[in-house]
Amino acid sequence: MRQRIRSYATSAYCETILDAAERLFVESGYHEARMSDLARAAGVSVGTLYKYFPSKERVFGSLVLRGRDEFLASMRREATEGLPEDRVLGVVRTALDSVERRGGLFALYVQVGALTESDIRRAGGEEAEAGYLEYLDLLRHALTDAVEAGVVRRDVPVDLLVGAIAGAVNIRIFAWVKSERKEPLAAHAEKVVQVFLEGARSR
Amino acid sequence: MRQRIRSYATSAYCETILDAAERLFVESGYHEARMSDLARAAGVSVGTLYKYFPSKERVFGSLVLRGRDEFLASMRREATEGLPEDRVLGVVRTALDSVERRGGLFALYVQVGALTESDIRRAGGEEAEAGYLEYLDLLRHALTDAVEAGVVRRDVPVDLLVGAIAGAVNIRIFAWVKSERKEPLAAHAEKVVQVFLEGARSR
Amino acid sequence: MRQRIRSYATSAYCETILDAAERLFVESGYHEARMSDLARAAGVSVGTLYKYFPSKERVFGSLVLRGRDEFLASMRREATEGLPEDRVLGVVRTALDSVERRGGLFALYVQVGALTESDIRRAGGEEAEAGYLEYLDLLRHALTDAVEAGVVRRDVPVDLLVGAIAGAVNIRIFAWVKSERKEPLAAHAEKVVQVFLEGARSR
Amino acid sequence: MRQRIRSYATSAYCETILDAAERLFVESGYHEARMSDLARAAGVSVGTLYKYFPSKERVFGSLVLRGRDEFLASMRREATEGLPEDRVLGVVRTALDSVERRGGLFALYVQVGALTESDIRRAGGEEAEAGYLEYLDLLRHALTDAVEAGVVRRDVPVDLLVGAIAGAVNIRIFAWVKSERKEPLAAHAEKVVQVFLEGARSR
DNA sequence: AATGAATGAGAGTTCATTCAT
DNA sequence: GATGAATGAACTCTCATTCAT
Repeated sequence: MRQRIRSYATSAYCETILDAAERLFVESGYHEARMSDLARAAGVSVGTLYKYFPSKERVFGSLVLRGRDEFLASMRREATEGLPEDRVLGVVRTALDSVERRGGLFALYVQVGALTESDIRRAGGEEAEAGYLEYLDLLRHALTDAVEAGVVRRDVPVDLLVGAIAGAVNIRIFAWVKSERKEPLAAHAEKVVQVFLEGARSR
Repeated sequence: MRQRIRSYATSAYCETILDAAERLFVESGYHEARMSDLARAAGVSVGTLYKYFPSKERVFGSLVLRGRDEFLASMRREATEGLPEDRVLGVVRTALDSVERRGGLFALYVQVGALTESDIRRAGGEEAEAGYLEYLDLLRHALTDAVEAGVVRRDVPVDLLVGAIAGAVNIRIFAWVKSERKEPLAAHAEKVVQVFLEGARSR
Repeated sequence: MRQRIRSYATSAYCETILDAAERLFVESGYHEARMSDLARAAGVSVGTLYKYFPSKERVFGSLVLRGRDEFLASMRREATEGLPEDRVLGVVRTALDSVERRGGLFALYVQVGALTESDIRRAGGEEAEAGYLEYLDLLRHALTDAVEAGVVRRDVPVDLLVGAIAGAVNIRIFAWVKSERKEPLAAHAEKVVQVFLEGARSR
Repeated sequence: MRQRIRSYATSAYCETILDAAERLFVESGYHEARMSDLARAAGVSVGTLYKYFPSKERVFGSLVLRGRDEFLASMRREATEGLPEDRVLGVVRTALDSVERRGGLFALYVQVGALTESDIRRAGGEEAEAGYLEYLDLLRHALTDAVEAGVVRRDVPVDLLVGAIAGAVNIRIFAWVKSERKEPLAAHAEKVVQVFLEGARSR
């Protein structure tokens, strides 16, 4: 019972800190954000920060990990259930939906993906990259299934298709992040997939 | 300010420093790279660095600016010449080609685009963003022309199409950066545009 | 203050804490040892530590005081009882014996004696120094008595003699501490005093 | 020539810093002294400190090393030249003389010898200890030679004699350090050695 | 009375920037 | 004009101390 309260409190602190870190890192960036800022933002002391996370890097790493796990969990369901044709839409919708709900985490996510800064990569990069790659993999599976079901063209390498749809999704997210996350995001899923499937050419 | 940029450009020192900075920032990232590292990489003293650039931020900003200008110059030609249908392909091919030739600058570019770190944004973010927006604008123009010429569908907002093609291009570049810039990049232009125009659906 | 020391002494907690502190400080040194380490070593909580001692410094001070009092109590007897000639040997033997029994306290003792660190001096230095000076004083008395009894030479200032014997004792203790307190120590008393009295010159 | 100026300046800075560190560490102790204090005491900036020494520990280590080398160099001469009987006096006189001239370094020296604090030991402890052991070794050699020359008694283990004389010397130094290094020190050499050789017993 | 999580001042260290040479 | 040693503000992280439970 004691332990449960303890572990509950521990995880509550962790979540509070990570929530604040997510806001702060997205807002100011990893380097700009100081540990004292994070402490203030989380409503705790610097010492408490270090009670729950051994370093600034590890705060970042945990943040990325937490997001990745949530993100992938919902994605996996969509990528493996339902009709092949619907799966692509499912993954896209879920991706946009997750991003919209998790606020700016995806910005960090992409940040890490794009970055070369070795200290951040050490902290969360590999995790994030692994997550990103798994996401692409889920898309690839969904598309492969669709190819095999005969609803997606065979004459183009699947990876090119993966790139096309993932890229379109990315750009939506970028635009949404740029708009300060005010517009709806997940609502774009259908149209994005439609254009992807039908192409831009007039008919 | 313009004049200062010009006078920078005329200086061989400036170019040398920016060349070194491009390599270094791409390799180690903005924060990881120290001014003394940059001095050594450029073969000059720290003092000389500060003779030509007032701060680290401004080195970065100038770098982005230089890249942007080169990038947009070649893009503008493609977006306004030739048959409407070919222009999209022209822009995409030029984008991929520029990126391939400028090596990792695009990595920095995207870094800044994706980043929210206020100090870097101050340094080069606005310029880079402006450049990115102009690039999207060029794409939008090319697509609008194609719509008007009747070769691209009317029933979808142009911005969605812009997103689709820009996203597909981005993803190619990401993949190329991840592969450590060893694979050919510009060669993908045709297929990317083809999938964009024809769609993924089998027929 | 005296009263407080008394009340400290009556508390079993105090003794437990001081015992742990003695081990810990000797092992790791004053600065290296953390209050949380001390709490764990003593089997109490940090809060309890602060219930009995107002600060880390005062733990150290009390430690030194406790050792000093025990040390001097046995010494005083030897310095004032028995034949004058034997008293020097008595003091030396008691000193070595106390040190051997109290384990590493003397290491701390000397640490404080030798140290100039103002915070530690504040904590225990003056007490320890007073104790050390009283010890030298007891030696001086014993030697003065021996001079008056005609068994020790008159032609050398007593302080020089005090230094000679105290120094020889110190070195033995140092050597013993260096050997990790494994060799017998008190057993050296006779020989030390013999060389002191007879001198090194061959005859 | 450039290089010589450079190396001269470098060593001048080093010396200045070490001089200040010696004063400061002796005065306030290793832990109490802050790097910013040291910078101020040396008349340089904190950054400069770190240009010449990679860490606080290494400042301390270098300090100990510098003192040890000076100390031993003069000692070695005395221990190997002249008549056997005079060598002991030579070593003692040189030891006291070095200490008197080097100010409080010996206090640090002994501090390290007596201390158990692992971080300081790491920094300078082994060097200091090695130096101290070599000093004792020089004494042992001088005494062994004297024994063989027949001027010092055979019936007592040499180590006991080494301890007796080294202890007497130590105590003199302690007393001198306690007196804030105001009294003459080297002047005691003859009497210390005389008592050591002749013993305390009246005759 | 006892606990130990929370606190926050203060430590060592780094590095963008300056300026005497 | 070019240099790079010197600067010191600002960072991350530690740990003696406090106080709600």
